[in-house]
Amino acid sequence: MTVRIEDVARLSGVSTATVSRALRGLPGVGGRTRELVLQAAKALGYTPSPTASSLASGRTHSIGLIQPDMSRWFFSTILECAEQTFRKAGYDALVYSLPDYLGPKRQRFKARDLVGKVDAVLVLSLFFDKQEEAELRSLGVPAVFVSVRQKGYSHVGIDDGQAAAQACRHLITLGHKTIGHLSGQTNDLCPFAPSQRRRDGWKQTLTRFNLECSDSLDEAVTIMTASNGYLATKRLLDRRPDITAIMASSDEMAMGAIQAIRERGLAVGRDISVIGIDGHDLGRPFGLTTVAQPVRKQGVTAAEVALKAIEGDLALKTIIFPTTLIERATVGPPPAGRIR
Amino acid sequence: MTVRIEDVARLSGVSTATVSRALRGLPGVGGRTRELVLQAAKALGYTPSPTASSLASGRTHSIGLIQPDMSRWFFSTILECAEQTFRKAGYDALVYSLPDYLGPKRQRFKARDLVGKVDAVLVLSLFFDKQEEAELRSLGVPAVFVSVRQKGYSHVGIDDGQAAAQACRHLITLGHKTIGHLSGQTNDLCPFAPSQRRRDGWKQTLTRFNLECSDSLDEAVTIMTASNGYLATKRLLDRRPDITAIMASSDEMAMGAIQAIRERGLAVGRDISVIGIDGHDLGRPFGLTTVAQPVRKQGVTAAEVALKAIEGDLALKTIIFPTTLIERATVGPPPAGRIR
DNA sequence: CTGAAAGCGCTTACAG
DNA sequence: CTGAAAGCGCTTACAG
Repeated sequence: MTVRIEDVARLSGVSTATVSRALRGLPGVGGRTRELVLQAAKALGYTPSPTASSLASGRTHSIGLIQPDMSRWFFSTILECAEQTFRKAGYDALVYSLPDYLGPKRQRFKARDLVGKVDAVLVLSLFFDKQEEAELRSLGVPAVFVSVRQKGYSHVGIDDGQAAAQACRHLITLGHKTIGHLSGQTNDLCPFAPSQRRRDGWKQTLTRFNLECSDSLDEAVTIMTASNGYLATKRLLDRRPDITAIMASSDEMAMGAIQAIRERGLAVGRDISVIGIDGHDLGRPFGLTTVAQPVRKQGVTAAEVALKAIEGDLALKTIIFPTTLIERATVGPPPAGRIR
Repeated sequence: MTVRIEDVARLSGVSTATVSRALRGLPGVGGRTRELVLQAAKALGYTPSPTASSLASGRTHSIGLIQPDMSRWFFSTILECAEQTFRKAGYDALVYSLPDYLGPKRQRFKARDLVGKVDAVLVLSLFFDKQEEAELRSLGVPAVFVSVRQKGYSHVGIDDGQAAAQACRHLITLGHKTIGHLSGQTNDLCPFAPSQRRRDGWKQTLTRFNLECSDSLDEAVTIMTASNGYLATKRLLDRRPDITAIMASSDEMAMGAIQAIRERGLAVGRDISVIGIDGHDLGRPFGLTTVAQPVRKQGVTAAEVALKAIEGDLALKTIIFPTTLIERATVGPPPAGRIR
């Protein structure tokens, strides 16, 4: 019932080998022969069985996209762009989530689920420990890491420390002296996470400007969601009512901070300034000042690096994109009465 | 180099047929034999080749997830939940986007890209025309539609008309009489889209209460993003400065509306109320009043329906989830001076 | 430029 | 309960 390569071969009067070569545009097929085959295939509505072709060739034409949780904006945006890039190149995108809903602990990556199913892998925002890295290696396909650096692999991302510094400098330039920080919690599975680097950026910048950066100004959460940012901000404001600005490690946390500040009857951008990092799509309606990273570009680029690796270009690449300060309404000078 | 079923057979001293049966837990294998096989497989670290097993069995153990654009919150949340549900059942999720960035026109669905790759398909928020439906049918696998109803297929969603009515009634109860609407544009590919039904809900409810629902109160956009909501609201306010409330067809549009209203120096929830539909994660920090739909449940349920269909339960199901009014800060009574 | 044939690594009637 | 063997539908040296 379904048409096979043999049917095409019969109709065009050649062997299946020739059909295979002709259809894939391989060299060494006569012009006239190719024509014939193409016509026959079209007439029969032939589509090669991807699974048979995978078994025979050892290539799956699909890519694994591994990430913590694709429902969050940053991940889904990267995935979207990567998927489109892969599809244009004839590859399918197989998504694989390792959720961390409950906090820093997440499920371990098991290569077993992906072995023999993908030609390459993209890993987003996940640091792999020794064991997971061994699993990854056992897949035997190239991998590129996005957001998190992993030794021995290509990497696409931003300079998280710089991004944080950029955010802090903006606040400092406006006159802020007591700057709180909402950070992502360090966790054992991911000691070099972006959140960690962003915290370092905050600390180093405040230190450089001789400003306070004690632990009491830093409030850490497990995952960097708006609701965690909200709760963290309430704690932070209870502890340090003297802060005039908050630098959130992500835009979503910044949005939660805004909610908490407003609930106290304070005006965001006047009583307390808030700056985020990421460049979230919804930052604009929020009026959120932020340091934006080029998310879509990272998705496309990471996919391109993976594609090149599949084609044999295994050279390790590190591609760091610049970030951009976007000034909107949530940051202003500190309120006159509260400058020390 | 990679271990095959034959290696396991040899080590355990049985045939490959027995290994295959034992490993898959099929009946008709001796207890002791099964033991032996399991041990051998474990000792060798055997993982069956998914592509070989697919070719032989005709089942791929993966599901196609077709949607417009997975970077948007609603889609990515559904995908996330569906993927997790599928993975637990031993299925991979193959995502397939048909972007509509530029407006209502999108790429047509081509079955060719998916044929032989999936055991079932989930379609989100996409209406398939005759031609696409034929393509889908040619895939020869069960499909379930989420958000959009498609004749002849199982469907998981909400009652969009009711959701809109619920939102309108809330505004009317508070005393609003001139209620604008931000709607998603009807497009030829998708005449029965949720946005269309939501608009109908708005119209019918206002009519029932003898309130104005002329076209000048309705502002349609191509895709329902925050920035389109922002622009639409500006046009709406220019044309109808007398409105006291806006019902947006999606939360993202509502967020854009809030931005536009604030830019005019008006207070959201006092001068102009705004209500959305969806229950977006970021509605809370926005203080957005909305009619929420259970997004995660829909994702899980749709996946379960697909899984059952794969197992032979082809009965058509229609599962409609209730929506819930969530009162927050963007809706209040109309300003006293402006009630007619 | 083209074909015959082996091989990819499983699963599944069919026999016993 | 178990095995021999065909078959799934391609691709790829190898010969010519």
